[in-house]
Amino acid sequence: MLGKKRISESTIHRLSLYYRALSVLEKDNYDTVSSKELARREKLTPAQVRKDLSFFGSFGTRGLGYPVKELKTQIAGILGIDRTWRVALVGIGNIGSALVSYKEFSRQGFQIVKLFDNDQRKIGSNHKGIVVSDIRNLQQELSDAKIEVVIVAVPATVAQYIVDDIVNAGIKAILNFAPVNLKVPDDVYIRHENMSMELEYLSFAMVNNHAQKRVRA
Amino acid sequence: MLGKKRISESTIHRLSLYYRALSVLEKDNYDTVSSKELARREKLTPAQVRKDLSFFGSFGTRGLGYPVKELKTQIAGILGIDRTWRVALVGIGNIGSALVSYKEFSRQGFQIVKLFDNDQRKIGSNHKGIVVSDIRNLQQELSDAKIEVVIVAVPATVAQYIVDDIVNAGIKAILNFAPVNLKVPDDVYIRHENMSMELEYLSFAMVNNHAQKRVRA
DNA sequence: ACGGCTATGTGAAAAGCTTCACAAAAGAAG
DNA sequence: CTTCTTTTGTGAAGCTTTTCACATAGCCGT
Repeated sequence: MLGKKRISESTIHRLSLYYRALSVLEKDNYDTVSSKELARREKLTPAQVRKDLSFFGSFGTRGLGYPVKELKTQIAGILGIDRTWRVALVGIGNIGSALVSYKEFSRQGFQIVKLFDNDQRKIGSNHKGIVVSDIRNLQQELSDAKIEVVIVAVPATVAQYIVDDIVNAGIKAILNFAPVNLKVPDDVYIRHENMSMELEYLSFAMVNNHAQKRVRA
Repeated sequence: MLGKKRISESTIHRLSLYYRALSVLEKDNYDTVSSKELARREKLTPAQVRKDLSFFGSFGTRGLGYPVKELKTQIAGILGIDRTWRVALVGIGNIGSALVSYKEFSRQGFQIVKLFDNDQRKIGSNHKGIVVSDIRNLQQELSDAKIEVVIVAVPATVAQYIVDDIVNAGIKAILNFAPVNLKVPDDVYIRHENMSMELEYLSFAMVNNHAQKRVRA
């Protein structure tokens, strides 16, 4: 709580869950919520909730719980979603097109304001009010549009080239949907969204008969 | 390696990464690969790779490395993707439409063979050769079509109702894209795909100035 | 105003996961 | 056939994360 402390990735991911739960609680007019209730809603333990929050401060009141509205604001501040981020999306294929309209992003302050593709049939077309730019102008337009985050939704085979360009344009945060690992310099944050992974986990769980708790060699 | 052992979620997720890397290596005609090279390709440590694989057997040859083709086959068996799974998709909105055409799923054996929606304008329409069914027939059609896995891509507000129906139809594996936690019985596997989470992680990393290593209270 | 009750915040213990480090195995070279 | 080199497989150590458990704080009812 005081001084400096390393925060784990899991804790940050759980903050996203708390934020989501608090949004629902706020809409349902709850004033306060206990760690127990928050835990129940996101399938965690009360101790985990309290420990996570304690890394960032003392937001609760003993005997009462946490103030819903205020805690939500605090978490938004911690996650950096108490502001808007200017986002570009590269690759207007299946996934890319879906993401342009994905309301969850804008709801959290991630505003997609630029689109890029290399397909002449797509360049110039309009998606949700945004005209698709030619990927050849990527670097120039990213910097002109003051983009802070780029989402990559291109085929795996070209993803590394695109990412190199993005990095050269000075972008420091990338979300990659291509199913491939990508190299970026140490000062660039990159995160991967691998949609097959969870299906594979389900498959593993099913094959390793009912429980996923044990496995035979 | 011998007997029974709990396998962590992280290990299973890394198996997905190894499988992906091995697919590339196979295509590039590599016969063998070392833990060092596999680790380099997926940004892990060699020890991690060896330990993960050792939970399931001894697949390598000392001094040489792992046989690419055979290891890939072994991992496919462990993950249960050495077969096809019959998958249904509920909710043909932005995300749902994208997933119908998402090739990575079919490549891993997840065949989407049924589509459902509640919108009269979508029911009866054809997506990649599959006619969208009325969600009111969900239970009957899931069982008639021998579906094993259901992907949920409906609005958060109705996701729990849909999932209840799916569970009642006897389905034991669910992949949920709705940004909400869902209750299922203990014998049903459910996994969540939360696409905002990684963006929020990026945001956190950026706000907590360059390093994400330290945070002030 | 005070006692009871509830739920936080947090050190400490426990559990879980990753890295280390090395013996052992196997191909390669001469 | 023997030595050298390489890289696996794996206990043990080290580190991280989660859970426990309880003192403490603060609301609520009387």
